[in-house]
Amino acid sequence: MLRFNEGVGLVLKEPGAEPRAAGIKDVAAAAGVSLGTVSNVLNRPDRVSPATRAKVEAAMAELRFVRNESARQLRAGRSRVLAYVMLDGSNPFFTDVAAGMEDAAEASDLSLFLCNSAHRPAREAAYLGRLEQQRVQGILITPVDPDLPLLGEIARRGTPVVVVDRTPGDTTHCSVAVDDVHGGEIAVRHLIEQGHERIAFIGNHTSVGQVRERRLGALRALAAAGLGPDHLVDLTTTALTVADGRGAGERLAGLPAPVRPTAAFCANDLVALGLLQTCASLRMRVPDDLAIIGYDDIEFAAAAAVPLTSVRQPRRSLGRTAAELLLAETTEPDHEHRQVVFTPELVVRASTLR
Amino acid sequence: MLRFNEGVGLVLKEPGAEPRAAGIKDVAAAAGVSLGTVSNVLNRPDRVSPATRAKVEAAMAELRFVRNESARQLRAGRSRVLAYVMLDGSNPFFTDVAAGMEDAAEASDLSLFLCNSAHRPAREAAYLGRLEQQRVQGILITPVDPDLPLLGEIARRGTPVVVVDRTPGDTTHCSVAVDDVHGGEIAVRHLIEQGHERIAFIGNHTSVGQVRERRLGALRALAAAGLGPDHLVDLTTTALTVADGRGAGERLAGLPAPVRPTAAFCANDLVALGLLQTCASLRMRVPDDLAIIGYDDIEFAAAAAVPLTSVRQPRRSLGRTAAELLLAETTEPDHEHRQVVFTPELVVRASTLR
DNA sequence: CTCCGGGATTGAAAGGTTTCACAAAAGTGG
DNA sequence: CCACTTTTGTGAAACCTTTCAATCCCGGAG
Repeated sequence: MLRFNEGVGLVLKEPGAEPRAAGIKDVAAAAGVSLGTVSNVLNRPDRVSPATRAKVEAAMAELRFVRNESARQLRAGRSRVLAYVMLDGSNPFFTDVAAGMEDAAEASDLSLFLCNSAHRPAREAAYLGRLEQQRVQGILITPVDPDLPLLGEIARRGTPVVVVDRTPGDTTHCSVAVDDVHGGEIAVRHLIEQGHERIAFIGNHTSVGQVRERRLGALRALAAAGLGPDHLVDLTTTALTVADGRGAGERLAGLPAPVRPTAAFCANDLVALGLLQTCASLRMRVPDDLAIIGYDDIEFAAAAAVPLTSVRQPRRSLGRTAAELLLAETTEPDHEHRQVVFTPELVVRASTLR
Repeated sequence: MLRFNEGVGLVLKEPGAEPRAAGIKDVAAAAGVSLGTVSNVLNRPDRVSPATRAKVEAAMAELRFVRNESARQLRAGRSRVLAYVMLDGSNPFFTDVAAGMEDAAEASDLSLFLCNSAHRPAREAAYLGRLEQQRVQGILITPVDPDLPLLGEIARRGTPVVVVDRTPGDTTHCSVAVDDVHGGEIAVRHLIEQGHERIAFIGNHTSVGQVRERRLGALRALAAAGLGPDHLVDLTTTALTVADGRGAGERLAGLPAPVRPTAAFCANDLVALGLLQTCASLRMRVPDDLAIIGYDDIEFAAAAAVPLTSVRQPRRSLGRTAAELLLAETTEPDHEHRQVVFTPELVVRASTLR
């Protein structure tokens, strides 16, 4: 036994070019047991006597054995990894969502791989293709276009898909989202409570559904206070970047005093930060001359020169729940697709408190 | 032939529960060709006549064939994916680095999977283990501890490793990093040129190597201007967060006027933003009462109330180069490990210009 | 002493793809 | 119409692991 063991060890150590990585077979030979036994050590250690197990483990260490996941997966039919295809890897919102997913994945002893589509449909499609070929256990995605038919196809072919932070048109998948109407409502209600009656809405509500909903919530809050839709002053932007916020700020500052809003509800914290920047350079005081409220509560909202009031989405829970839905789908025998909607909350800071 | 073809098609379409995903074998049967031919269509389309190729492609579409990457990889020995184990997924610096890697990966038709160790050694080790088992083509990593011996082992076992934004002690891997001494030097030289002679250094240089180097560069710049090390006022922090910056700002404001620095060099943009926040709340004018310079030039540096002068690291190039080194290692027959060092550049904005 | 039960171990088959040596068909030139 | 080259297609082996029915061995019951 021992002789055999050492012999193989020597063979692998021979000076002539490293032959190839050791497999389960080499381990079996080195330990003087059968192939199946090694596999048992790996997968059902309790079925193996302590003595042999020790022998096998020693051989594995000696040969620097690394399990081959491809072969494993080929046999098992599915892998131990989840993937999140995120819309924008450089947006802290999505990385926080991903962190929540990681928590859930770790709890189930799975890996989470992150892919960044960077708003590009082609890259998104490429990643989806690869993930399906990898036979990942499931795909989490915040799609560029929420009605992507490809998602339905993938789900139909057997890879569960969960849509994150978007509400898909059809009900082929589970999804998690946040109630944007409610978010808009609490934001503007807060401004009204602070005594504001002319409120700017800054964002691209004509093109993005979620922004439209936030604006809808704003209108509802106004209505609830007996204020008509004319109390909402639209400053429409093309996107939701800091630069858009700066631009909107200049337009706002240019309005004549009687028309100029005393508060601004921004569709996004980035826009709010841009607005804040304009205020600083134009010597407008926040919140005295203009109260500002953002949306998302990104980390830098609290770090702004004037800490920003914002609407916080439960990002981490969003991610965790999405991953849990995905796991449920692979586990439950008769799975019903669920659409989970989270409720955002208001975080009040200096930018709206006078 | 045709009969056979149709027969198999029917079997797969039977109403009884979806049996299993179609494989290359099913496609072959459906198209009435051999297994090897289907494989040729997939891998060497030019070796196959247009007519048969069309037949096979039709069959693939019909059966919704999805290539099984595990099997492929098992045979091929290695996969078509790179992975980046990043230190902190919520730090924009690393996501930008990752974007650079994606560019390189895409150019070589590979996928990049992102893993987030979130500063946790255990999670880092778990990911590394999984990646090695997956036989990824190579691993890019910004390790929690740059001297991680595990990395050497992995490289020795055959998976190339490139260390990103850290200089590893040994030379078992390629690495890419940025010249922090130079970064500190240009930052402080700029402040001196603006007429400052008492400069605060804010950061945790006692514990983090990179910060130590930035401070060293600062001292060199002072020396070059004939100013002794006493012109650098250390305000040591525990970490490099916004809160640390706020705290340092309060300490700085508390200094008596003759000792108080007129400029601050922050080890980090986050710290600089925190400092800026304190200045805003204490009504200290930037840059008139205090000039501020940060480090990293994160997106929010330009978006701050007073746009922040900062030292920009070529993040995207850093990532791209790292990925290219990795690919070179898998390609070149006799690979020499290279240590690439990038040079940072100064981005001047309002926070230092009076 | 035999037989039985049960834990430990074995060996072969299966999983889907790629590769490669080989066979068949088609095309070329004499 | 033959010999020969080129193009196209074939089928078996290999990649590494897991699973499972079958075998082995041992102690205890009869």
